[in-house]
Amino acid sequence: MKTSFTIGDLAREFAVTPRTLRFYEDKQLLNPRRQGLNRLYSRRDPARLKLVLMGKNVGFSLTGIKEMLDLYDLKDGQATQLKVALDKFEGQIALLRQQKQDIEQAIEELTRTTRVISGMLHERQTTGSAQA
Amino acid sequence: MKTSFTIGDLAREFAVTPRTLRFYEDKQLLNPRRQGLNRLYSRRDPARLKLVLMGKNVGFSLTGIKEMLDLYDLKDGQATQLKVALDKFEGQIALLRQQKQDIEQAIEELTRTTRVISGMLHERQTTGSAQA
DNA sequence: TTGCTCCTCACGTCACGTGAGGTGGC
DNA sequence: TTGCTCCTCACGTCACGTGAGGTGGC
Repeated sequence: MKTSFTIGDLAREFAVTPRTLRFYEDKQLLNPRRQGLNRLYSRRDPARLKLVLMGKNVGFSLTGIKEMLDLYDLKDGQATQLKVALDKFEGQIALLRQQKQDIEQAIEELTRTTRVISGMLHERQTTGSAQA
Repeated sequence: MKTSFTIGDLAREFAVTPRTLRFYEDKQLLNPRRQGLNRLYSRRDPARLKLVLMGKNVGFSLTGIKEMLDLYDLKDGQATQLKVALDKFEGQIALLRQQKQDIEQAIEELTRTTRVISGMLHERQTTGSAQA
């Protein structure tokens, strides 16, 4: 069982680029040990990375993710931190619902427009007016 | 009837900042005349701006919007350009549908998670274990 | 003189991508 | 020697936001 990973290992496993892992380190989301200049990731790091990527998937910013991870590192399973997280999650749900509505509107508008354009194209064909 | 607008006029009317209008000019989406240093927008500009903002609302990049506007400026109502636009719109619809699915998944995950957290909080209350 | 609107740089934001130039060990 | 992986700058991208410092006309 592996207990230590290179940046390449980790990148491949999570389908991200090494640059991404270096960037997350710069943002203090990860912080691997060093072996000379090279980074050495331990068992904790994939776990953290997984949380980061899950957070991104549900639309959190890296800053927001860091805040939550720091809360979890601080004290584990405390009621206050659970409430903070709950609030953040509910806020994010509201935000995503709004985004979903915006997208639905955009789809409707685009669909209407494509219908209009198709109509114009067909009219041209049948009337056969300008044929440059 | 107004035939000429300052940057402030136009910004207010479309609820954007002057900076946005200057930025669009830099990107060649608008190009107002000058009166000394000051910009002077004519009747055509609000029309263009409206198209730009509509494009943004349906998720196009400024570059994509510019391409389409340039097509419309080139020759008006040509069948080829209508087909190009139609393709872009349909592509954008597909893209938006994907984004919508992603958001729906994110909402589901977050909802599941909030349920779990709520559960944890209630358990704590009823068992009344750690009360620091 | 004060206040408003306008102007031009030019750096900052967010999440990385993308070279440039160089190193270590098989 | 070639090839692979690793490294550190540091600039580029996208759509503006945000000062800094200055101007013109009521």
